Amino acid sequence: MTIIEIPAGWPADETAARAVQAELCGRLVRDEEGPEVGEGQVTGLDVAYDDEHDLVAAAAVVLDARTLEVVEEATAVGRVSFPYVPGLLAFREIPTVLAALDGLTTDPGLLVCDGYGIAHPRRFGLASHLGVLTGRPSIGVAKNPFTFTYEQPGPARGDFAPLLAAGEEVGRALRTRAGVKPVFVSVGHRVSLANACAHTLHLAPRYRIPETTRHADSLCRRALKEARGDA
DNA sequence: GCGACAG
DNA sequence: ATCTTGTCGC
Repeated sequence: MTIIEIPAGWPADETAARAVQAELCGRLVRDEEGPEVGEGQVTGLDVAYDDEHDLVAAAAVVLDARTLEVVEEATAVGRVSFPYVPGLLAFREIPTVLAALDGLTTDPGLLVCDGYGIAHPRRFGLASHLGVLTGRPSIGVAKNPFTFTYEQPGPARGDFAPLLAAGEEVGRALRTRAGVKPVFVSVGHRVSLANACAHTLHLAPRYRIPETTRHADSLCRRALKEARGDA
């Protein structure tokens, strides 16, 4: 398997990365509702790491938005392009994720990321970054509240509570399964918060985590194992 | 100044 | 993210 190159000019330190965020942040579109739930296609994205061998594997899995059946899969393997720094996760994941997206032949539709969109210290997390770079609608569905605060949502599936940053609603803690810890949904690019939550509920009919992310997670782990077998 | 912190 | 088997429970 080919190992993708880290793009020329990729930020080398935190100062450079923050400058890139500040510039791209100006291209974020927040006044669109986004795709209809259950129509077209939706694509789950995820990444797995092997710091030992300096490898990153990304997966993009396209689902039919109505049936949630897998339409197409693509993977890419690259080198670690940035250390993990809270607030700069995108710089660690994006080169390989973009390569995986490039491998698709069908329309990705809505991008569903494993992490945050505008619920971010500078309102420009992974999902927003990926949305702006691709021009596509995107949302972030995270498993942890990061630095944000929230009240426990009601116990039923679909119950939610605002995710707050200094009193501002930057996302929602959304219950996808009765009595189970909520997921944390935020807008990425070209999607409203209410629509992002509606998509998340539709994509998680049975388990806490959306089917998009579940598929992408297992696929990128498999891709990583194959990659370490080669090199 | 110190700790916490998506994946 | 990752290190990691079986096991308790619906």
